[in-house]
Amino acid sequence: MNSVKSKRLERAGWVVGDTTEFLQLCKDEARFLELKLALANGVRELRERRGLTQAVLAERLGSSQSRVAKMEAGDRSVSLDLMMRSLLTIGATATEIAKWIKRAETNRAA
Amino acid sequence: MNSVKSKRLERAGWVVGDTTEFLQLCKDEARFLELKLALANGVRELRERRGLTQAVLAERLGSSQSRVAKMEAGDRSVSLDLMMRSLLTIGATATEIAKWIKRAETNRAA
DNA sequence: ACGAATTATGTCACATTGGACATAGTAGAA
DNA sequence: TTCTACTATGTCCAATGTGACATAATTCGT
Repeated sequence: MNSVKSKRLERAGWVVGDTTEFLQLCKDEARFLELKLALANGVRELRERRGLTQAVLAERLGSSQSRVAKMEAGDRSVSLDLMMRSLLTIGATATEIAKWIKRAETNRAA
Repeated sequence: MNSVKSKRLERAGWVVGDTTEFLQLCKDEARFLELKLALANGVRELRERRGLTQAVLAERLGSSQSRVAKMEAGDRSVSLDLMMRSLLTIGATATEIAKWIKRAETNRAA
């Protein structure tokens, strides 16, 4: 995220010379976003496979249809927490979740 | 979480008879907490294996030592997002993360 | 024992995420 | 087409998560 990166940069003695660390930050952030996207896809696919509408899943989650839509769209305003809760609510096994996470890694090779 | 459960209950026409659904909610929530705990342990183990202090990891995360401590303690105030970021920052592979998640499932059988 | 380094716990002001609601867009059937 | 069910997008503000800081508590070497 922008805020994270910039905060780190505007911190104490950040002169220069630390480009590698900066790049590392970007890389990690990119990996994180890919992971979120992968799980977002997981939610959508699993939900559809179960024949649930966004509204029904939202009900079961104690959430709202719009949140679910945003979640599946990979919207920034949705946390991993909610995604995980969704997957569990849908009935995903740990093994399935693990699969989606690994898929994030392979997509990386693009 | 309490708030989630109660919100669902105080919603529109919740008369009674829906105990199964209520139990399901508890079960999912329990699974979610176990997952968080498993990842918390993952962070600690990986961090120590890399010989990093909480303070150093916090620096790299753009966070603070206290947050890392709370994270590893499984504190409620720490999100999955931060845990995942931590794992990625430490250098965990998707496969490793997946392993921790599966471990959450096996611990369940206790 | 002492001191230094690391980790734990509590608090707070600020930022992000949450559900709810309105409403627009989209697909499919009659 | 029109109607219906579903999904997408945007905006509130209340709830939760955040880094920062202070300060205990712990560990470990000497």
